[in-house]
Amino acid sequence: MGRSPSFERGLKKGPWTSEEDRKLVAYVEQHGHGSWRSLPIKAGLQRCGKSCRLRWTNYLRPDIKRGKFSLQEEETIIQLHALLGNRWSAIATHLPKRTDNEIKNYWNTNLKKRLTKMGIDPITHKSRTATDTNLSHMTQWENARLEAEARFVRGSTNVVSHFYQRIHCSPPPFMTNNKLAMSSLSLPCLDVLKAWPGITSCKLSDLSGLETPKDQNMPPMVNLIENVEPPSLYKDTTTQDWEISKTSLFNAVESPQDKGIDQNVFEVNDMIFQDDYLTEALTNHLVKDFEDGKSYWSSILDKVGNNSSFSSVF
DNA sequence: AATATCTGCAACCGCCGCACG
DNA sequence: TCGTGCGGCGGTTGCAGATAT
Repeated sequence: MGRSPSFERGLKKGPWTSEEDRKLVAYVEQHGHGSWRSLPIKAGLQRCGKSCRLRWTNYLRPDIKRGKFSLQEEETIIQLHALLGNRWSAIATHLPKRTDNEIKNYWNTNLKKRLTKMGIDPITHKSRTATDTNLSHMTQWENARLEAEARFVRGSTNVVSHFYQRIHCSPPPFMTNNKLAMSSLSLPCLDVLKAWPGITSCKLSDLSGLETPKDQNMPPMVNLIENVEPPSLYKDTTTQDWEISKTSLFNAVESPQDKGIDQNVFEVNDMIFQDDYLTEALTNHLVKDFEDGKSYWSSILDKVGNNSSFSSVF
């Protein structure tokens, strides 16, 4: 037999009175909340523990900031929502003194409508005006990046294969290789991906003269799988960041077949943690033309090699 | 001024994962 | 391994105040 619903036990529901608030605050300040289930009786409240916890965490807690959201907070919410979806508690951890409930309400009553008015789908964060069902490679890349980021944040340990299968409806080629499959199961947080913002910030316009394998906006992918010899990744003992060397990168590019990588496939696996949250993604994409890809990467490195965020990696 | 509609948000509900016996 | 209790989370509701007609 289950627990009795609160109304069957004579517990009060609905808006809290100032007297109830005072009792709850006084009790928690003196004793801490302890077990929420037993708190109402000890505090002299005719409420269920769950109601007390909610009232405290969303309203009475002293470290809560109330009032209008700043522009910066709005931007943060939108960016994090694109990254994390409706994971309000996760989003709230990046907005000091704001509760998940408050952020959720603000999203539902303000930001969602505003994005819709701007022609942006509040769920996918994509423009509704993009009528072309064959999205540009750039959009595909960005979507893939966001999806992978979100999935990684959710704690998936097998991001590569899951994501790849969603895109291509088949396992990634390297997953057929036992050694590589094993290594991909425990991908670290790779710092490799600094390369991508380096490119995007400088620079898609600067790269306009480059020839790409398939599309001007689609950088080819490079396989940066752990355990490839020579090691393409190492951990900086000072910063504890994962790094990749330029030499290793080109070794992987020059002779992928020696490393168990399908010659016709470039992959990029990039992730970076910054300011406590994932700002870059693990991304996989198939690029058929290996030779074009190699020359393209060379061109990119020449162009953006001095860019700070890019050169810090290579 | 009266009524209808909209908006914001506190609070509730149901579900889930984890800990524990 | 299973059942139970608890805390936490996201979706939804309902009410009060604001605004429109």
